[in-house]
Amino acid sequence: MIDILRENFSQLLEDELLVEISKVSIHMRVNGGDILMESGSTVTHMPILLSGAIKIFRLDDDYREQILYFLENGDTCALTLNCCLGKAKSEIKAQAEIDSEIILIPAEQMEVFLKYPSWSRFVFASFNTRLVELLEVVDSLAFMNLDERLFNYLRDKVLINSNQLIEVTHNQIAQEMNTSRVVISRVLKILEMENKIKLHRNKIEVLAI
DNA sequence: TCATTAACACGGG
DNA sequence: CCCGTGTTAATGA
Repeated sequence: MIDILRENFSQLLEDELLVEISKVSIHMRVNGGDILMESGSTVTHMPILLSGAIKIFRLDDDYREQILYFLENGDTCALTLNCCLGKAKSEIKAQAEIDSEIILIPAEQMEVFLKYPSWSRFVFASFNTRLVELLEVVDSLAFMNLDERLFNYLRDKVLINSNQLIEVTHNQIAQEMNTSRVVISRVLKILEMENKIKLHRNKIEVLAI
């Protein structure tokens, strides 16, 4: 595992720390669709994404979900980070979007590693990027129409899968964006008429990014 | 005005 | 037949 860590983080974290991480952490591969964390579950490990993509959702009391953002290479989830430091329960749900490779660091190591300056920098930087991303989510929910939000969602999927053809049903989108299928079907139809996408059964082809 | 819910028809696998 | 899709009507915020 130390080789993988050096390959990905040698510029970011000092070697001594990488060695320590490799001793206590778990290297894990997950398949697309796997649920990595449920809302309400206790957080025992902090994940760092090596490859692939993870979807992060917020859930309301009735377990309806709203997608927040995608994690990609090198990202860690600051919400989890927060939970690890505070030993709190998860406020979010995480699901692998595609096959992914992650490193899991035990939560109790978080504070121990703070003696390394590079680790503090890494943690603060992670908080920062997550905070910026969350602000974009707030902007999106507060100021953008559904058609813009939907197109952004499709564009993200295209970038993550490196494929113009997205395999997803209207119902799945509706659930992830916390709205109804009727609305998604209608807006998708409008996007199709604007020549931005082309609709197929179980698939959506994104024409303009 | 726009989302949601229910209901229905159509059609591909 | 089952499920995804496209649409409409009624209702409510």
